[in-house]
Amino acid sequence: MSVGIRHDDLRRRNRAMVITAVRRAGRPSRTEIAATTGLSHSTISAISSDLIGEGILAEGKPSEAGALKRGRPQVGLGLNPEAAAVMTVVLSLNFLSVAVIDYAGQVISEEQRRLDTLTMSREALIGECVAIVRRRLEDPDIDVRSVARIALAIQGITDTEARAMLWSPITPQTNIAFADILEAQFGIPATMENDCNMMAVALRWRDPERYRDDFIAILLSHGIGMGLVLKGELFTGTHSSGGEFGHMIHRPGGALCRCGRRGCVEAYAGNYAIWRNAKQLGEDTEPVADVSDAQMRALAATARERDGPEREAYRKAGEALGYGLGSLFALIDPAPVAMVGVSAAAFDLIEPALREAIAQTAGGQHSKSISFDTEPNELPLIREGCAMRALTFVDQEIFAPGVQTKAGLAAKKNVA
Amino acid sequence: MSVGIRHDDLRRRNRAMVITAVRRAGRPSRTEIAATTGLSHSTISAISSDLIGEGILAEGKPSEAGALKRGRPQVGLGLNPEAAAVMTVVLSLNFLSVAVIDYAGQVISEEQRRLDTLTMSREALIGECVAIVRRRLEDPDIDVRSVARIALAIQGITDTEARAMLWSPITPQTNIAFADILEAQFGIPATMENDCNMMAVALRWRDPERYRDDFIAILLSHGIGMGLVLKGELFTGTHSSGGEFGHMIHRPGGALCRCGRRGCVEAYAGNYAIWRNAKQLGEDTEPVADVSDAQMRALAATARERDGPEREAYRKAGEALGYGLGSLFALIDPAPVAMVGVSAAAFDLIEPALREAIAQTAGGQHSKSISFDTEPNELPLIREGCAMRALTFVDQEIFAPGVQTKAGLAAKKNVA
DNA sequence: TCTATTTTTTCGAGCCCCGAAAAAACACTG
DNA sequence: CAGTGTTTTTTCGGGGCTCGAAAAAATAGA
Repeated sequence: MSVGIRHDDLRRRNRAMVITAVRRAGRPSRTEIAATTGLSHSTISAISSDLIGEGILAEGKPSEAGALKRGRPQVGLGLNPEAAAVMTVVLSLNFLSVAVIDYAGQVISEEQRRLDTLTMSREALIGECVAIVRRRLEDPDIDVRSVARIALAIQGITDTEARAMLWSPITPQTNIAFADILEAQFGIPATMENDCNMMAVALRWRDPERYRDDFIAILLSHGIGMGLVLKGELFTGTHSSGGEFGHMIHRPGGALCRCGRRGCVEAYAGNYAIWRNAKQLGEDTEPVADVSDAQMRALAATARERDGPEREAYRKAGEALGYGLGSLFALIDPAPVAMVGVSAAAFDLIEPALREAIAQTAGGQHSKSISFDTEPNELPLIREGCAMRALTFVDQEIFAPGVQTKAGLAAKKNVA
Repeated sequence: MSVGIRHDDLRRRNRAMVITAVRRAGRPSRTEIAATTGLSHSTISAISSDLIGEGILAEGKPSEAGALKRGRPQVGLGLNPEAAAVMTVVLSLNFLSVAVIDYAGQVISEEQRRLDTLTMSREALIGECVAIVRRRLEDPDIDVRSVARIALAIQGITDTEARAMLWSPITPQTNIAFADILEAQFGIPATMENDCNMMAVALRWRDPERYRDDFIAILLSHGIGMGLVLKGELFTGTHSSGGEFGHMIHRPGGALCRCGRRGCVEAYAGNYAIWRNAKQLGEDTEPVADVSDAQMRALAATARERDGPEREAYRKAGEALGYGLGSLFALIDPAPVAMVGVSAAAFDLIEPALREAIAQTAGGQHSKSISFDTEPNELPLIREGCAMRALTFVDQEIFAPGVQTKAGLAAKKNVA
């Protein structure tokens, strides 16, 4: 059963609340924080004075510096960029991308690298990741001790504890405990996240108006992935990252999927499936390993140009996505959708069939009110989400007495 | 954003924790409560002394009265049955069932009634519900003032706020705000719940070992319903009760469903669908309004006896359920399943095709480890869940200072 | 320079939880 | 049957936390 609340948890939680409020609002005054958190001015005053003393927050000008009002001017509180840093590692098909981000969210060092992930050995793959992290940590601009957390993201399935990649389409290797490996190597806490979940996290930071409590991020790429936020929480499976929207069954016994099974949504809507249908290769044809973005854009151009197998391929993709979303909506009710990835740029070709399909389902009752947004480039989104995930983890640690970051500890020593 | 924790919330939450611990454990001693809640003995002592003073808890013998040990004997704490009472109203096809339950969970008054829900007018339906509640409240055994909450359950879709029935297969009427209506009539807080969700709640109380944090309750009845518990929480949609497993799409454009759409899981696995297939009526045939339990049992008997359309009908049901579960598991990962309702008694006929189908899906990777349990009778389960739901609501109110029940207030006055 | 206004800090009061010690309630022992 | 050991429960003092009210601080406008 859930455990009782100890008295000291109180301060810890309220510190967290204040830090979160500052991260969200940018440079709020103490008064604003008091309003958003519902805590009293005295409490906010006490907590923020602690946090400033520990080097986590710093005073500055308020966000609306121009607004000259009567009375004592508000003092803006901001995150101290030097309080800590985090590192993001994004591993996607043939591509490895790493960045170091300061506590305020600015990139301070990055590196990207092409790899042949599909053919690499387990050791080589792990080795490359460790090496690139090491190189960034050795960057003279970086204070190694300030790096408080590493967040990895990978396309594929991760475990609920965010320790390991269980399965990924970008490599034949399975069950790599990346988080444990990096922690052992560098002594920095690490987590292993699912790429689509990070997309969802990023969308929420980018546009909290639209993507607030309930929304869906769907990756339309070589494979089909999903990040789901329900009731303000990232949705995950009971054992794994879950949310394998691409492997819901669209047609029992249908087209051959990259996962080896038949009839998955992805087997109609993934790049390889659109490609296969456009080239009229037959649904039993083994999926191709990769289709370049340029090839997909060319396919979409042809489909727009003339009515032929290309257009039909996109129509089938739309149908599969529509029925899949319909089934999903039967479970969770309709919610705003963000289509991300190269095929999101061809959403005009997908949408008609998608809407038609969704109208045939229980979730489609309000078909017209379901709104879609598109974002053709997934990588920046994944990186951004990863960074925010890592930073909010640090937020959770810094305020937790006894689990101080080094920066926090150092600052505390300075005060004492 | 989530609000800060006020100082007084602490006591409120910890009181809740103690009450919950007592409800779960039966007659735990203070020491046991301290262990399960993680709070200190002194805190438990203080809180339980308050709760006893307010008439919410009562001292008694410990549950294991026989265990004579050295030392001061434990004093068992139990819920005071007279602290409050709740009422459950379960509305199902042609049947209305009401019970009054004391704070310790014992039924103290009940009434059941046959109705013709499918043809009744809106006013008649509401009228019957109000009347039956009034009759129970006028029962001389019942102290009206002690009834602290009413929980209604209905087959169909309810809203997330648990105020109204939005749609139900048992009546052509839609959007009846039963909770508001009963509150207005009797001045007792009420909620409107989905029947399958209540089944899930009941299963958790019945067998917390098996049904703990993640599990699925599927109703195999005239329609197909689902109650889902994920990460220890009842899963609901963003706007409605959600979890409309029966209306996930099994075959796009397939068999005609009672909901008017095509290819839903229910259109293959609901009683009417099994009936339709067994009678070889064709998938476009309008679903029959009702099939009696006896008819379904006869159908199952025939299917067990000989290989014919009856057996094939169950096979098709199994297939639809299997692919549906496969898609569900792709989203949430596999979890224990309880099959409830009359067709659960025919699960032997359903299971082979179900397992075969599920093995074709992403969720079926661990097909053998997915375990099914069956419970042919849904009504007792729904009633029980409803009662527990209402009682835990009361638990949440009694401990919230300022929202005392009448019983709580009276007891407090006596003390003062 | 003074006043009105708004933000921020200070201070005492009131709660709450915890650990340690005391009290209570029994079984066992000789 | 009184004394001893054991376990549960209560009591008590200490340390923290949040809150409201009042004071202090910082500025625009008169």
